[in-house]
Amino acid sequence: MAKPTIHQVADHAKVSITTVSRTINNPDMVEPETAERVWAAITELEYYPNGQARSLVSGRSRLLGLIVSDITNPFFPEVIKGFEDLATEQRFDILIGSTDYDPQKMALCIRRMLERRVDGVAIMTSEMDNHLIDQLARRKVPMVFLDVAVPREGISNIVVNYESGINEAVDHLAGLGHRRIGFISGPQQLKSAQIRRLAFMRSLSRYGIHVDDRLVVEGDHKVNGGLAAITQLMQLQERPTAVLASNDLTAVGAIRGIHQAGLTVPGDISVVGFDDIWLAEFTDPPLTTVRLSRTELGHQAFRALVCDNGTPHGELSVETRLVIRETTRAI
Amino acid sequence: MAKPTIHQVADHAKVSITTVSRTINNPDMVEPETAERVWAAITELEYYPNGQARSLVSGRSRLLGLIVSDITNPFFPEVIKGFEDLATEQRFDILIGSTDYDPQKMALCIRRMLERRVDGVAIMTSEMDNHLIDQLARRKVPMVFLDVAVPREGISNIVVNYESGINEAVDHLAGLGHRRIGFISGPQQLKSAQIRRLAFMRSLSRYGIHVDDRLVVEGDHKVNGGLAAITQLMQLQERPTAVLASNDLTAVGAIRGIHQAGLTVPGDISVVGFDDIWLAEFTDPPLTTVRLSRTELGHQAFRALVCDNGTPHGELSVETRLVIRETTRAI
DNA sequence: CTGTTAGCGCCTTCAA
DNA sequence: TTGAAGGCGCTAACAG
Repeated sequence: MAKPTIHQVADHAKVSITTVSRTINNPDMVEPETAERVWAAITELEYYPNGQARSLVSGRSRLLGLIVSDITNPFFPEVIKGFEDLATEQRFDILIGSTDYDPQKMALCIRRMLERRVDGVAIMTSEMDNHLIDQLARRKVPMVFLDVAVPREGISNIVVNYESGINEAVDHLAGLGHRRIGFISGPQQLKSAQIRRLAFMRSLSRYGIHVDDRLVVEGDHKVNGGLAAITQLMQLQERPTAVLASNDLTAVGAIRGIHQAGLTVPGDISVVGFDDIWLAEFTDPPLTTVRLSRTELGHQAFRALVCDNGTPHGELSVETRLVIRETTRAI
Repeated sequence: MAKPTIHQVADHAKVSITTVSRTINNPDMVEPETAERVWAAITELEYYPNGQARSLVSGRSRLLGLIVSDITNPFFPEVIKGFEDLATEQRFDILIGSTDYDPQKMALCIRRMLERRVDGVAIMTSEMDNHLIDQLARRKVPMVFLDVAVPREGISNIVVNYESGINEAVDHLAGLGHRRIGFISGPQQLKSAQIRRLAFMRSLSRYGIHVDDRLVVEGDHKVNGGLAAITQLMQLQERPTAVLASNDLTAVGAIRGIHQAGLTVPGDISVVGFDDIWLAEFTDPPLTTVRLSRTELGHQAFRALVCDNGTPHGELSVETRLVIRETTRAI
């Protein structure tokens, strides 16, 4: 039998299809003996209920969309894993979609989610098509965003507490005697990059450290941007003694730039990254960085979509904290 | 209208549902004027056909399963991306599943794929439940594996040509004067690790270099295993002047171990990795390694599942080649 | 406790 | 060119 349906099972067990359905979904509504016969038939025929048919009648697909910009960005795999772990635990399947930072691909992604009738979508990217988002909202498809600008009706949001970790970092650096602390930001069109930069500025003034504009330069959240930025920073007549980067890739670029200039980390300049991607542990020297748990992020995204208590969680948060390794040292 | 069905569209356009279906699927069977009215209704109501219903009647889900062991393993994201790129291009959606190297999770994964009625599954992991694999085969679900032991009827296989790249590496090393070349293998219960080790041995003898058993030690495809292995290798009275690692993580561990021993790379020992994961470019010094294109791997996996010409491709291959960076030097 | 009936939303004959 | 009717596989009333 290629693909047995509920009918073959019913015939085989000499019951009606309803009884088969019931022994699967409402076991207590069927007599044990009958159930046994049905199960025997199910295993005998290797029957698997057709999910499509089930969803069609139930109106729920048990499918969750997860949209990221680029899965090869080391930030995302752990997010996905965290999301997936909870999802499969609750018998949800996941539809992934990559936007490649392209609004058009984003639109296609959402259209696919719409056609598949997903029970929720986690959107971890910023290229969003407002019109399509509206359509999801109108269909009451639960959505969750990451650090979205303006939370709306029916849209959950995960806010990352960047400041807690950045404060720790500045605290750490200040404690080591650093006063001229530079910052290499991410591309400022990115909302999250803006937030990180802001958090840094605030943290600095919180410590009464003067914020020198020349010490804040823009990178691109990639290695080369970090390298270019640190080079610029090192050309200052009063160069910083420590640098905080908006993400780990930037920090890697910075370290590389410092080495290329014949200086050492942390001997001449201390460096602190952000994110604590897997790579951070393996730079040379191992990178001191602010950890943002992507697994936790994935978990929260799932929780926002599938509310255990029945009511949707509007706003969830994820903490950050400093992980001290070996790229920071007293001045 | 929360979720308009084909019926509302039909009413709105004052035609039958059949006509709506046709203007979407067989445009030439419907008069242009009518079609226009229908399209107007579709956009007006923001109608998206229900994929579940469609699959139910067509018998094809346009869903492809992709099973990996651990998405946070830097090997996989690019594979997924390559697979996804081609898939979305042809309007397929992807269901991901992680096994976490756990046969039981693998079984659950496959069960989910079965229930979703996927049109094909790419299985990029080795924990496989033969019984469930059989069920997939019996249902004629196209499958593709990576370096599987015994290809069977209806199962495609992607063979990676490890030897081409490893030959290049040994060639390169031999050209630099190295004769005592060590190898740090992966865990030998892994099929692919065995193949890599074998390819190395063969390559060596191909160059007439004597294979000293003590120069081949087993790692675990992770950083710590590489570190432990290189430590063991360095304790030999005649230590190797160059080491080839079964994957890049292992190479990273090796470099670290060499540094910890107060030696330098490539000054004292040359190191060659395998895979060319993203990280390889950012080690210190940048890692010379054998590149295995994961994107290509993903592409091939897709092609094996969805055959353009109508007949399934039974066996596809992916090449490897040496990428020379800075961890190798003349003796 | 079990079976019969009526859809879920769509595509596909078959007639008109 | 269009429409009516049947069915994809399953669940959920409603009867017995």
